Amino acid sequence: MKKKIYVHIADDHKILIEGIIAVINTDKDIEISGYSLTGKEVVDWYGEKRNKADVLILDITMPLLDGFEVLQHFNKNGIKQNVIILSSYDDIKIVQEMLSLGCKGYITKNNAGEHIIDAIKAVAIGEQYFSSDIQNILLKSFAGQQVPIGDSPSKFMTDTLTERELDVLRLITKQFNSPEIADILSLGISTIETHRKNLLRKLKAKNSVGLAMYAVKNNIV
Amino acid sequence: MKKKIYVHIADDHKILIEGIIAVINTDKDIEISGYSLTGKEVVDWYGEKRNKADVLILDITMPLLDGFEVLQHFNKNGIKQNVIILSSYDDIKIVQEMLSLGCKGYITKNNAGEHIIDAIKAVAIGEQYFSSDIQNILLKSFAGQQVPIGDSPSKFMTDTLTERELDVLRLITKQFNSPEIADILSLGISTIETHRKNLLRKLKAKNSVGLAMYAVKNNIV
DNA sequence: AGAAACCTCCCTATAAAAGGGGAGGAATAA
DNA sequence: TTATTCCTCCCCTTTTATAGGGAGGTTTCT
Repeated sequence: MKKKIYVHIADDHKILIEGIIAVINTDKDIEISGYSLTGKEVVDWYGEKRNKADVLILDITMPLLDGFEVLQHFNKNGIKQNVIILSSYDDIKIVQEMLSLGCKGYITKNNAGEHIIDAIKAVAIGEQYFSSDIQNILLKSFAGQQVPIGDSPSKFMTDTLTERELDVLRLITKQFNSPEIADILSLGISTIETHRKNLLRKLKAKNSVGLAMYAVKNNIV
Repeated sequence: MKKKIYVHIADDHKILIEGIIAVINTDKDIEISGYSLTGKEVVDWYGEKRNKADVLILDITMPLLDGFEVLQHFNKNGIKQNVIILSSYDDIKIVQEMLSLGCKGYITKNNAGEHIIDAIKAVAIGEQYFSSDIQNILLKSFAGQQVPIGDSPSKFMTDTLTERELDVLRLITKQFNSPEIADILSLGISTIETHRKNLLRKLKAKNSVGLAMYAVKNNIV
C-alpha cells in the first residue's frame, strides 16, 4: 500500500475549498489534512508542531496575510513545505515572484480541476509542476518575449500599467466616473484623478474614450 | 413529485463551479443544466433555443464578456432569466448596478456555501435573495438614499441611430471632442452636443465611454 | 544610504461633458 | 394637411474631466 499524501488548502473562498476537496476525494492516494481561510490561519496551523502536510495549496489573495507573506514567513522561519500556488493571476511577474519565494508548483484557477491531482503528486515528491497556461507564459518569458495581456500586445505603450492603474481602467470602461471609482476602491477622488492622468500619459490617449478603446483593443476588459 | 429547478453556472474558475455543483448535488430538487467559463459562452448558450434554465448563477469577473455585459445582453435581447450574482465584490455601487440591470439575487463568495441553495430556491420562484453581508450593505445604503430594488428597467435599445449620430459616434471613438467634431463636420458645437445627448439617451449610456464601448461591441468602428 | 517605482492626496485652473429645456426648417409618410 | 423624424442651433446650470504643479509615504533593490 502506497503512502498517502496529506494536503492542506488555503483560500479565502470556502466554496472553492469545497470544490478542491471534491476533486481530490476522487483520488485514493490523497487526503486532506486541513484547510485555512486566511494567511494568518495558515501560519498558525504550521506553528502547531503536530500539524503536518506534504503539500500546501496556497491562494495569493487572502485576508490578514496573503500568499506572498505566507511564503516569506516560511522562508524566514525555516519551514520547508512543498507549496502549489493556486491563483487567478497569470502574470509573469507574479509567477516569477512566487517561484523566487520557493513555491514548487503554480496552477491557475481556470484549469485547476484538470491539473490539481497531477500537481499534488508531482510536488509531493519534490518535482515542479505548472499548469499548461503557466507553462506557456514561462516559456515566452525565457525566450525574452514580452508576455502580452490577453492576446494582442500593445504597440505604443512604453510603460507598463500598474495594478492600480488597471483597476481604475477597468472601472472606467464600466462607465463609472472618478468619484464613483474612488468610492468603489475606497480611495480619495484625487488619487483616482492622478491615476487617470498617468493612464492618459502612458497610453498617449486624449481622453477617457481613448483609455476605454485601448482597454478593449488589448483585451483588458 | 416536485418540479426540478435547473441551474446554469457561469464562472471563469472551473474549480469554483465544481464546488458549487458539489454543494447543489446535496439537494435533490436542483439540477445543473450546464455551465460556462466566459460571458461569451453564457450568451451563446442562451442563444440556443433548446437550452433553458430556471436560474443563472453569474460571476462578474469573466473573460470576453463580464457579468455586466451578460445582463446588458439579456436586456437588449429581451431574454428573461432569473439571475443570481455570485461575486467577490461587496461594494454597494456594484450591487446597485447589478440590481438595476435586473439581477434577482446577489451572494458573495465568502459565504456562498451557506446561501446558495436557499438563493436558488427563492430566485427560481421570482423572489429576491441576498446573502447576509449584502443585506447589511443594502440596509446601510437605505439610510442614505433609496435603492432601486424591484424595478429592473429593460434597457434594450428601441431607437435606431441616425446617420448623423453614427458620424458623431465614430468621431467620438477617435477621441475627438465636441468642438473638434463640429469643425470636422462643419457644424455648430451645439449641434454636436445635441447629438451626444441623444446618443446617451438612445444607448442608455452614462458617458462618452459608454458610447465608445457600444460602438466597439457593435462593430460600428 | 540612496535611488526608483508606486501609491496616496493636495492645490489651482480651464475645458468639456452632462442634463434640462426650447425652437425653426426640411424631408417624408400617413 | 398633419404628423413625424431628423438636423440644426440656442439658452441655462451643474458636474466631470483635463492639465500643471507639488508632496509625503511605502517598498524594493542596489
